[in-house]
Amino acid sequence: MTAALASLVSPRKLPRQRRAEATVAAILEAAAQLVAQRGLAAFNTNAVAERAGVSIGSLYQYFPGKDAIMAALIARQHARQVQSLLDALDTPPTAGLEGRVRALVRAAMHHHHDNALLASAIDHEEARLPVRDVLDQILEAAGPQLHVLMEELRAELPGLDPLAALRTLPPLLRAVVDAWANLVPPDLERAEKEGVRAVLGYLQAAR
Amino acid sequence: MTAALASLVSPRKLPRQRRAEATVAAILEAAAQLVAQRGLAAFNTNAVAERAGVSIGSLYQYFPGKDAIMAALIARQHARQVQSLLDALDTPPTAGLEGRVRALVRAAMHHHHDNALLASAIDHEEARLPVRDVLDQILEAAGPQLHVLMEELRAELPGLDPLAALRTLPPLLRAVVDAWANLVPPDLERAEKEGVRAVLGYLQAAR
DNA sequence: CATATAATCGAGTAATTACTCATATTACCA
DNA sequence: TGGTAATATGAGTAATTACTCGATTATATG
Repeated sequence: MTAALASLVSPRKLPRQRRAEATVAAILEAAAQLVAQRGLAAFNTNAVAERAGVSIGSLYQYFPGKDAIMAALIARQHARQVQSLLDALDTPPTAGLEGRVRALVRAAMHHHHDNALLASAIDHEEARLPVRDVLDQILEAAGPQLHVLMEELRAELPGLDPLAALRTLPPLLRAVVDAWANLVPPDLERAEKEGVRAVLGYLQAAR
Repeated sequence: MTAALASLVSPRKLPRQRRAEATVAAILEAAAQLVAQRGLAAFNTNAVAERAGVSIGSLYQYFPGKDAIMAALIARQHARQVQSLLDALDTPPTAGLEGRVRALVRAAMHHHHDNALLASAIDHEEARLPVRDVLDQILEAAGPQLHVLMEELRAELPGLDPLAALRTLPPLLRAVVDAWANLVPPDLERAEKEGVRAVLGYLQAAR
């Protein structure tokens, strides 16, 4: 069962030459762009291959099926999201907690415009595909880096569980930014204000 | 353009007899179940008609296309979500703010199990379909009821904008519950704890 | 009861889509 | 340089899907 699921999702063949790696990368990038720009419904293997500038046959050399492309895309985006969160928090300590949180929220808003559709698609597909182990690994890998960061903030944030925060904050922040930035017209000022309120409120919540 | 979009989404014909209303309701319920149980990919018009126990022809009597079904579903779920939020907050005042928030989080978790896939699908489709006006109407309609509620809490929550909270909190809460309840195995205790922390933190955030 | 209107039915169609496979091209190495 | 393994190609296919339309059945009304 697990093996059957894994075979849906694990690569069919590993790229052994440079151009093969480029092909795989192009496929993932094309998939990301399609979903981000035109939604899940536009995500089909023929369109991905065409946008990647690669034949449909090459696509199936490296991915056993459509779901495997989505699974790889999910892993890629999660790793990027966690990293950008850590980067944003890694501002000069002089900025203080609120300054850091504001940087975090701004980073989320910056990403939002290009990636809102992609992020929501990933949310949906995660529930269906056997990718949770991979995502947990990504989360745990960020543990040490996060811990150093949290040391600096420990005084201001007693009783905060850093790993729990790392699981809670990215979806939380994305949801809030989404709620305000997806309006027509988008209310970006409000999005920032509400994002800061939500994140700071969570971090500083009295126990 | 707006008219073209509206025609994708507004009903083709209004039901004038009881059985026609039942047909429309069955179609929406079937669509909701399909998405909730098997994801967006399983949402196709033939499957919806079959599960609704209705012919494909009848489906197209009332909906001009697949997107119109999704749009109607989005409106239905939003109205329900806002109402359940208001209901959950409408606990005896003796419960205090934290008690009310806990009731709110529990309600969200209860809904989560059946509706996580549906909710994330709606998130994604909202961005593509012209439904924002309808959703804003739903939000505004809840204004008065919410205001009464907020009167009672005003002392505890100075400087909170109730309408902003109504836009921010549902997605925020859903995201946090999602993040913890979608694990295998789900960590429901943690989901509740994190949900309460996030909502209470947002509400009580120092300005 | 008769007639009109509303509702339902479902086989059929044109278009789309996931995926295969036989063939051709490119890179590597003895 | 020749051989071979890796990579790329894309026309083709079986399956799925959104939607139409002509015919049938149910309901309301006078």
